[in-house]
Amino acid sequence: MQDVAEVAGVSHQTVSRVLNGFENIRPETRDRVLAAISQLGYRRNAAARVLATSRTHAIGVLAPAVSDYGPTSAVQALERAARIAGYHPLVTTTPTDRAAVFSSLGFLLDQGVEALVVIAPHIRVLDAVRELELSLPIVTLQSTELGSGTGISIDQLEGAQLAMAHLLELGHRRIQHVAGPLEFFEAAARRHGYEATLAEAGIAPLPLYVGDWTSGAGYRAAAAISPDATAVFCGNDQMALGLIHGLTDRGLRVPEDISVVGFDNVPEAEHYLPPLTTVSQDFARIGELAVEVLLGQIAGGERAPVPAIDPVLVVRASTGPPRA
Amino acid sequence: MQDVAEVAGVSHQTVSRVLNGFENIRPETRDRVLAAISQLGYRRNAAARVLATSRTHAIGVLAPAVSDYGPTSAVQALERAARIAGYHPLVTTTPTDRAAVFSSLGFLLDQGVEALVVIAPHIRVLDAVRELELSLPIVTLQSTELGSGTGISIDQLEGAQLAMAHLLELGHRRIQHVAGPLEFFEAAARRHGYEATLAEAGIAPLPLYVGDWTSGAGYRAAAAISPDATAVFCGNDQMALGLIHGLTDRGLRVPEDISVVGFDNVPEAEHYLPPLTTVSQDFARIGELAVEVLLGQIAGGERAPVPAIDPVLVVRASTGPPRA
DNA sequence: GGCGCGAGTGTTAGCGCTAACATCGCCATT
DNA sequence: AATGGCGATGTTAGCGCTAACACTCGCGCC
Repeated sequence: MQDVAEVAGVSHQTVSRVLNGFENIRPETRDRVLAAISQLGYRRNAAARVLATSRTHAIGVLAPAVSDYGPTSAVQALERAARIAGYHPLVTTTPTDRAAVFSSLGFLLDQGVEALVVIAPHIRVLDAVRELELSLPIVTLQSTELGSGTGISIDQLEGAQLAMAHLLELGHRRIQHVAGPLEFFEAAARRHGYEATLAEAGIAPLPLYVGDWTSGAGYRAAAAISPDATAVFCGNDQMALGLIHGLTDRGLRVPEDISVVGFDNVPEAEHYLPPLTTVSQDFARIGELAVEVLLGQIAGGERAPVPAIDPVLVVRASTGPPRA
Repeated sequence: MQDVAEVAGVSHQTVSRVLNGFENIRPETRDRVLAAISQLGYRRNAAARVLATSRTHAIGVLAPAVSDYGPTSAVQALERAARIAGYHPLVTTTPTDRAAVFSSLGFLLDQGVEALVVIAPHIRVLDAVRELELSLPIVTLQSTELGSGTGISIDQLEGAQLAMAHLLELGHRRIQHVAGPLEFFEAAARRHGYEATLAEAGIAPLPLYVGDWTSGAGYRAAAAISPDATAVFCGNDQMALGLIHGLTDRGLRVPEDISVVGFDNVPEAEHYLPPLTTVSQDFARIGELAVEVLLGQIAGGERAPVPAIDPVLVVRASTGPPRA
């Protein structure tokens, strides 16, 4: 910066002012500085700025170590929103174990992030974060907790109820559920929605199958589907896909013999065979909301609880009336 | 740090030494320092370290703004590998236009990244990067260029040839290709492989359909499949999925009436209906290789060209002998 | 017993930037 | 013509750390 100042014949402080868009700089001076900068190919040192201002403008993001559509989309939307607001995300992906979460969080804290987004679909991750009692603005994503106003997420209960209501409306009464691992908030909430909706309709649930979110688990679940079930509500689209495959291998037709509903509405769901009826979640929106909330908190605003976002049911061809 | 030093009754430099794992520190002193650190909940300021050492230990990653399985997996593997080596990735996602690439790159450079990973499947991204003539260690991913030794990628030509050889071996002669956008290196290379293999077998190619990688494009492509084609080689799995859907809607059975091959081997491909024959790419490997190469360069080593990684054909149920 | 040596620690000087204050003209005002 | 004010710029100090060098012991050696 000193070099630039000399070339432009000004003080380094003036260079700093130009770079920071201060007013009260003679246009002519500004031009000379700008010219010197581009002539020298100067880039200002971010570390020194951070040190001098004690502002990093960094938002830490703790993301699960998966390449699933949901978290990935949310992180990308978040990045875009943060950048527009003059912040940049520092993303670390982490397994769910406590030590890994601590280490990732430690890294982010060392880097001086001003706020934290924790994508914590898994209970262990949330517990680990809670244990740390961090004192910076923090928002948790996808960790729906029944009755807790904290965090930002899509209303999983509502989504499950949407799916179940659709099946009930079609006339299904014997509906089975293929859940994700129940340590995942979303899996637990969807299961709860499944049971609550059935209970309300006065119907007993069929045995639960707990998978691991993968299509392979869905495939294996097919063997566990009870012979008199006429519909299956799956915890996500991947498992629904695998389930349909497994059911097909068993000689069952979807939806003629058995209906299947998924959850997430991944981009491919539209072209599964049959095209999948599923619950659509606006992942990008939660990423944007996270940034909004955090910036509000950084600016010192009060933290108002964010209402859960409503999912939308997308009816396609994998559901139909039950066989007679 | 000064506070810690006082509590421990040493100089701040000794604290620094403990933190940096220096030898020649009396165990007793070290313990006192460590105790003071945890008592005060002290975290060292990364920006100050960077400023003092002029080492950021950051690796910039320029990734495409998509949530596809390939780039996502590569980035995750890269992150893991970098972190193990004591580096951390700074990921920016960017659209393919020149201005956006410049701005993302500018950000990374400002942050003082010591090396750059550019995931540049798109020709415009690579061009923009080249234009900048950066002088730091840099590696490009997924930008296969015929005959160029630079960059790390999976051998797309080989993959396409694998797929085509499989179809030819089954007895197919009228094979069509559904390509991705041809500004993508991978799309171009796969197309080239398609044509080269046919040429070698003395067979004329059928009209090309160029899609946009999405399953929707695959679905639309179905309408453009020539009536006498007995097999289709798709540029990726998503398009293959859509294509199968479209063909099914046209009353064609896969593979009885027409065989379909995909590319990528996404985790769900195994459970598509029918399970998809496809070319498997080890995305994680290229992420790891990128880190390996860059660390070598940072350490001052010579840059040896990295041979392309061989993909593997996975034969499933979407391909079979042509109808008589 | 003085000397050299090295282990263990302290002191000092920046890294490159910004904040705060200081300065210098020049204009409008009285 | 002296004065206040403000726009435009310069000067100084310090953000929190590490590198380089300085120092102080205690030990083994001749």
